[in-house]
Amino acid sequence: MGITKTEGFTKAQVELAALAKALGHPARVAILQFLAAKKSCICGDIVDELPLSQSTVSQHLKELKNVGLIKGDIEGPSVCYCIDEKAWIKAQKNVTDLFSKFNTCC
Amino acid sequence: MGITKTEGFTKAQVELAALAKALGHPARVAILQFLAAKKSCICGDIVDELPLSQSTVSQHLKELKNVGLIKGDIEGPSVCYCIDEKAWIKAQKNVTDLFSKFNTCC
DNA sequence: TCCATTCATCGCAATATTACGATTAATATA
DNA sequence: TATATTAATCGTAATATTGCGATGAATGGA
Repeated sequence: MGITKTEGFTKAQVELAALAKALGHPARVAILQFLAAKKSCICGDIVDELPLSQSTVSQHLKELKNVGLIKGDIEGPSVCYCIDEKAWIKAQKNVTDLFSKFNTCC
Repeated sequence: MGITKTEGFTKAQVELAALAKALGHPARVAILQFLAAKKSCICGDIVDELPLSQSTVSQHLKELKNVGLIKGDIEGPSVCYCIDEKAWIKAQKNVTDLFSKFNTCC
């Protein structure tokens, strides 16, 4: 059905999955790396960096914004996208937690 | 078009995105947490834990196997799924790297 | 004011994902 | 051998994602 069931999972599981899903595309990984490296904040510069059309990049930016990882501020004619530090730290913690809890098996 | 462009991105970006995509569903997060906690390795126990049908869970297990995070060993009639330690550590490193490189912006 | 620039959104097409029941294959057990 | 158990796979339906061109809205400059 293409629709993801969320009942029966914890809120933390659903949120972590949503975060991971947002990272689940090379373009969005590249965008975050670009912003984290602070090469530029300007949307147009991001578009120039990626092998995708402006409208497609805009959609990817929207997804990252929806999950809260970035925010966009209008700077005159252009838009400055930035990583949301609070969400970034939280995401880092959640992901780190997932990977740190590991006991060898079988 | 539903198809993800990979040309123009680095191999690392494509791989990290593939990993994140595999984590991008609550069921797969839950499966990994369950295995990491080593509550059990048996496929049937995972199915019992999740609010999804056996065939759906089997598909999620397959995706995690495809990305290399887990492996399945046949144990008589049942199958023992385990986290692949090597892939797990590598994934941890890649994710940690992404989140560690961050300079405050604007 | 008129125009260029910037970026979001719409509409579409192609493909992917999610979910489930039914079936199948393999193994154990009676 | 016949049967039950386990888990993968098939087939199908519904929905989501990806990508792009075209269009729109907003801003700044000539």
